[in-house]
Amino acid sequence: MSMMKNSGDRPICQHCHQASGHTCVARVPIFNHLDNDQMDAVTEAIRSLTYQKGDIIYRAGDPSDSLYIVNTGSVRIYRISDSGKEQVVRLLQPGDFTGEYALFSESLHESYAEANEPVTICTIRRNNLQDFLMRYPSIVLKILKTYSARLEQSEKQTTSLATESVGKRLSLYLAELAEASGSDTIRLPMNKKDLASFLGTTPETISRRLADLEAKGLIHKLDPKRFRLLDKNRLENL
Amino acid sequence: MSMMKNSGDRPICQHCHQASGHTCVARVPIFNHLDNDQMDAVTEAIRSLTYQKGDIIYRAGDPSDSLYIVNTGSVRIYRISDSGKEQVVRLLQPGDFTGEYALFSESLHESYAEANEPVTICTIRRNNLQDFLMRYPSIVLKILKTYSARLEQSEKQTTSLATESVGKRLSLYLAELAEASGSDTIRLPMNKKDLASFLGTTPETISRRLADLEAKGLIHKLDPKRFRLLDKNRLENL
DNA sequence: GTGAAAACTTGATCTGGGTCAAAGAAAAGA
DNA sequence: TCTTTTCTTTGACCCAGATCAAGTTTTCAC
Repeated sequence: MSMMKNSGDRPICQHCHQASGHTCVARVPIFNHLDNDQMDAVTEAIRSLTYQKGDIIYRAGDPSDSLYIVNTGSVRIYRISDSGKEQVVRLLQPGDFTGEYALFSESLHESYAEANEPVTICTIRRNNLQDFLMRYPSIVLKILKTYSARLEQSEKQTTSLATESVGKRLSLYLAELAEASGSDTIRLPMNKKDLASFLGTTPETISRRLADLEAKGLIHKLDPKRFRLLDKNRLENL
Repeated sequence: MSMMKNSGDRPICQHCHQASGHTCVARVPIFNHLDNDQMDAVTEAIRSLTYQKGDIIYRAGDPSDSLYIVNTGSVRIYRISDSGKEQVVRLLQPGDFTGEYALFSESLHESYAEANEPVTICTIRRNNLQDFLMRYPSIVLKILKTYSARLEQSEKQTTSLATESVGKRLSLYLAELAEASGSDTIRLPMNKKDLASFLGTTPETISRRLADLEAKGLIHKLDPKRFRLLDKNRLENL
């Protein structure tokens, strides 16, 4: 399998398999440190899928036997609480993966994964993944690292919900977006409804708090989704 | 090293090392499936420590190079939010472990660990642990399992904070305690202040909601810490 | 394009639960 | 034991933010 197969002549992934599979493998932190032969081996085991905006990739209660790696686009992971309300727990960007819980525990998905826009996803089955874990132990440490970072992130989110005001949570979120994109002009990666759900509030309150921040001269709204951060320092230490 | 070393003649761990180390190893899910020789090897690498109530085991910003396994007693893990408020993120019971984040990422602790009562803890150093991971690959799968369960738990907690009322969170917590103890008479493992922090509320509100539940005939207060659940079904589906 | 539906904003109102205060109960020293 | 300190409970009050409603803008299908 050549690495250069799809250069120029066709868009990535119409009914792609190995070609975009390899870009996927090269992109994710848990595999991208492997050498070429090893990556090829992993690529063999990968199946590539595409989804349209709104498609459900898996839902709570589904049995799971695959790891899902986002290649292009973004995927919204959400849960339904005991009282039936939906909450967005994270947004997967290219290179992020999910499905691990069920992968190691042989249990069922507890959350929903939905295409937030058109996405291409690489999947790898449990058996194959476990083979690779045995063959290339360095992958294990990568996965453990990613896991602990995710856990860290999740606990931080919990603490933020438990102790900070909506304004503070929003400000920190905006600052993080800027951090991640390396620019002071940011684009909200979700609509206000989903962002509200992620931050544990309502779309109305998001609108109001953004208006407050703009009134204070901390941000400038370019359009409903794009903002320029005018004073990141003051924003973070609100 | 005999497994029966300290039967009867002395309390576990005065200045114990291997003896209580072994009980520790035998107790935690990540090691307890090893055979005797392997457990002995792990036990060799373990150092046992005791702390008094209120002692800090580690604090945010400390470098970390050990895994901490609770042998007896309980340990409160908490974080300080950006705005300086403290939040209890979990309570470690015998068999639980912590310290993993820094273990795999070579970074610093982001949370605080404090003895909630007198505790004995077994520690194992990064290098030793990584040796065992290579020698006994079954440990890796156990750790991954534990991790994903913890992540699951943490995301559930996040969703609960984001979408449920205090009353509901409290009810679910009580039901979980009963579940875990296998009895309808439960004992709160923390004082109200810490429980409030864990559930993202205040001690006053905890008192009030418990009073509400009692008024509705769902629980009966035995003393400030102990309750009998009278109608678990109605409690969970409040 | 044009129309319909979805998303967003702003206003008015209401309430869960936080805050402050003070009394009562347990726990810990001494 | 008694005393001091720490927890817990209850009351009064208040506010951040939810909810409801109505208008506005954006998006998307045709």
